[in-house]
Amino acid sequence: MYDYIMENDCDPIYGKVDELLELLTKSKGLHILLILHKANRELGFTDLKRHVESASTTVSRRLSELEKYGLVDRCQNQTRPNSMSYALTEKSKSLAPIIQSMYDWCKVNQC
Amino acid sequence: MYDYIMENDCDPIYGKVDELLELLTKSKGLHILLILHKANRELGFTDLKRHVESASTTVSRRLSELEKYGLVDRCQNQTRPNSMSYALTEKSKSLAPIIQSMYDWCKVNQC
DNA sequence: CCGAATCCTTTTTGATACTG
DNA sequence: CAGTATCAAAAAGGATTCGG
Repeated sequence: MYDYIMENDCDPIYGKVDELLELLTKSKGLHILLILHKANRELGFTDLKRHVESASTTVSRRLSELEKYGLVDRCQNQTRPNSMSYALTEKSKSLAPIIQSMYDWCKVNQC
Repeated sequence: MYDYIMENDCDPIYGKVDELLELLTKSKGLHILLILHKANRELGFTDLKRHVESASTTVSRRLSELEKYGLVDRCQNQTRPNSMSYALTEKSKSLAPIIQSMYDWCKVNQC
């Protein structure tokens, strides 16, 4: 087993990991992904906003960032013109179960 | 299956989950837990500081918070008097694999 | 060396107002 | 309604300092 803990320098992968974590860990970042995962379908802005209970500014910003990192797809809402829908990407679909297990852990441990 | 997404009110568990996530997602929060997990033994302040590459102020604050939430144990260092060691608690031991999988996901997806 | 207190800078958030 | 711009407040981070 690679006992990297004994190394003096930091595992270089951490830089990139931290970069993503900085995004995911901003307010409602993980939450938005989890909501989309559980919904298992596209959701509109207002739906998301209601579920995460945050200011529209925050939801808007977070969605932009998530989209930029390829974790959320923004697509035309089929039913409502002039509005968008948001969904997980292939990339974030594989992350969602991990987030889910984190929430589950929180539940069980009653934090 | 409980389709909570259709509910108007927010799942009440989210308040508590978010509270924990706010802690875990502060700078180096997850990182510290992962380092302790991989080390699989107590680590001193300086060891931790070096591995997460952050200011002592930040490491100190994070450790205090993690301890307060029962995610880190602070105990007397056996070899060096006047200094502490830090280790995972039973509680955080069960969380560590989840954090690990998040890091692994980041690695694979090259974020 | 270990780690916390102070103090200052940067980042993030959210209320409000605004546009299509 | 669906977002975005602006701006003020709050939160978080880090350099320095200081005491064991």
